[in-house]
Amino acid sequence: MRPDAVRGHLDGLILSVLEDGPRHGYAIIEALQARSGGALDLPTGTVYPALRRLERAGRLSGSWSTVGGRERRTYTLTRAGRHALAAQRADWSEFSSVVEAVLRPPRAAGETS
Amino acid sequence: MRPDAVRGHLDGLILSVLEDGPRHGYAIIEALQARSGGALDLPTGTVYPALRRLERAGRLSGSWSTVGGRERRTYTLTRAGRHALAAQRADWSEFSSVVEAVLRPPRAAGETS
DNA sequence: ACGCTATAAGTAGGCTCTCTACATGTACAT
DNA sequence: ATGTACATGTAGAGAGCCTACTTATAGCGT
Repeated sequence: MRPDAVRGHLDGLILSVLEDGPRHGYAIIEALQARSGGALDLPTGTVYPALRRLERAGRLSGSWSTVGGRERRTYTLTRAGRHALAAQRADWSEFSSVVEAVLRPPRAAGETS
Repeated sequence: MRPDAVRGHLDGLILSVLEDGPRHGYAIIEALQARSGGALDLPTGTVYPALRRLERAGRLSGSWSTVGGRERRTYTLTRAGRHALAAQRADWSEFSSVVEAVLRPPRAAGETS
């Protein structure tokens, strides 16, 4: 998959992963890989800034903890985040059907559906 | 639909419209509206630069003509454009299934498929 | 002891693309 | 004369993703 394709949809993907329960950044990246069958391998330089952005926007709340000697920032969906996720799903639904409709190859003359 | 959502997919949409045959910019915008049921209403400031970009990239070839006293630049899919369109369709297919897989709400415990 | 890998978080700078807003001009209807 | 549809374009701004790099701990192999 070409790297930039996720643009504009990343927020929804992250929020969706966090719907399962709180996770820290590194675990979110792994969850995205797992759910996508390995197709989504996002660099930390993409995900971490996105998490901070989502936190600033009030869709996530984050808190530090130390596990096994390592610092973690664990993110939890806020109520606003849940609403944003629902909106993202609706957006995706409309967007994908629009792209599908435009991208679908035109039927050749005489071709039946 | 939120305005920016098309990002990264516009090229495919334009190429797809031109698969029907050559069109000029204004007609491309109208065709995108028509195929999307009105959902895609792209500003000229988005489409015209994209057409020039696609032409520079060799996916389209453009030529001027005058119709009814108005200047038109008519774009035609090149062979490379056709290949790019096929690639965009494949990309979309993978991308949408990945987003679908990640975005799909998790099943509640005990819920059957 | 040393190096490598996995885990964990982050920043800086660049780049591409879309959007808003504006500019230009013809044809035609009111 | 004014407005709307047709037709093309540019300038500048902004968002967001990417590459590359930095920092740090834990644990394994040699």
